[in-house]
Amino acid sequence: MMTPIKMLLMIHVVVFGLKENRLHVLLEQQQGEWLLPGEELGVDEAMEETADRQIRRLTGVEESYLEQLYTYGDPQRVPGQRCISVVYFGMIPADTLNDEGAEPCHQKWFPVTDLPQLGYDHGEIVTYALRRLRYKLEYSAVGFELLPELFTLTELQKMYEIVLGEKLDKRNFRRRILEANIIEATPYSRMGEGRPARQYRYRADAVAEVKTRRLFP
Amino acid sequence: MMTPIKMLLMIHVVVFGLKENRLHVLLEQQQGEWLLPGEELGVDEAMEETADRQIRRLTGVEESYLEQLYTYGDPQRVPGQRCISVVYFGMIPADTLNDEGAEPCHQKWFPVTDLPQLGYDHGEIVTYALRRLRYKLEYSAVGFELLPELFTLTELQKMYEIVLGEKLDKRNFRRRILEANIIEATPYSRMGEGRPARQYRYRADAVAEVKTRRLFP
DNA sequence: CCAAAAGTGTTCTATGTACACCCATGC
DNA sequence: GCATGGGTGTACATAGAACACTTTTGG
Repeated sequence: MMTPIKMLLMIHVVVFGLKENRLHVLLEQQQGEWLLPGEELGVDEAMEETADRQIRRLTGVEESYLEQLYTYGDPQRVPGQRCISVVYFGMIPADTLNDEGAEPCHQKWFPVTDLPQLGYDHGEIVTYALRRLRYKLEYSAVGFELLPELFTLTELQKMYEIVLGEKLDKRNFRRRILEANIIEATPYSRMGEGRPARQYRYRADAVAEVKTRRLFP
Repeated sequence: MMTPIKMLLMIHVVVFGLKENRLHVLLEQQQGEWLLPGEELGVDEAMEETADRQIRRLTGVEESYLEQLYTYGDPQRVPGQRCISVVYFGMIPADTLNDEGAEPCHQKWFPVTDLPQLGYDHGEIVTYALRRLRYKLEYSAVGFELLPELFTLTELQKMYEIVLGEKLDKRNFRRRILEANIIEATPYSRMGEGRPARQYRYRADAVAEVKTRRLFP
């Protein structure tokens, strides 16, 4: 006789953040295994709420960027159980990212280039999330979610270089981002080692999607 | 006392096809309402299998293009029940599309420009699927899934015009698609009203994704 | 020989890319 | 006054857009 298989509906999150000039992902340790943060969907809760609550619990960040990534439901992905995971993809600003969350437990930020072995299919999920992040960065303005409210053009450029993994030309970068008209200068300017840098902020009213190039028109 | 709410996990499909020079979607009538085809996920079945089975059941098409679209799970979307829908997005070739499916019931192809009132949130789902189809058409080669194996360049161009809803320049279209090297000429040529047209087929080994244009580099 | 659809190149414009020097501040 | 990062413009190459006539068949 077969034991009835419980069908489990989980919400997981892949949260990205910048730290020490590298892109990091937040993981949680459970029974000795590193996993994406997640929990069962609340019966009366929207899926985004569950995801958002995870991020608040682990990072203390109240408002974070969040979008649905993919739903994983292969019958073999979790042994002995039918588990469907609706996975969300999040980003938090660099200045809100620190190793102790609101509820410090077995959580840790890992550089995406240096991940531990992940349980179940979570490694594959992170790989896909990373691909999506790079993709989106090229045709939308999600990147700003990784920066604090105010940033210099050099910081912005560095963020792009970190996530895309390639060097960009300073003059072309500045010209194009200013022409795109999605950021605005603020009167503040930040002192550092050399000449002070002007600070900018993202214009919330900016419509920042660009048409993709046609493969063939 | 509350009655326990059953959580229902459904697989739905949005299937697109070409007919009479218009883009159509397949719908099914249930209890007087037009809905996307769907059924409950089988306990031991991959989600794609369930989706694929729907398409076979309604169209008789054995191999169809299929990809995951989005997962809808708002607590209010289906009154009196918590229903999570993992929605797939499919396309079938024009020559396999006819109004009677393998199991002729209350199903019908509707032009996307002329849809009936849909139940639940299914109207919104179709709108999103359509947006995704147009988007994908511009940076990948999914469009070929809507055509029969052999097609003329004029048919190919017409398909693009139908889905994108805009006229394209014949010479530029031909040059670019031939340069992209994703289709190959066949010796066959089809007689019609005027001069015979060369037929082409999609090169299955073609890697047909293009980098998206950067919003800012 | 006429109707109907197939096929074919060139010019102009816009966009992307490569590249090197002066500027403002702190120490 | 020097070290450090901030800020700026131009010339060339590539890709996209606009555009009209000739060709092959059937009737």
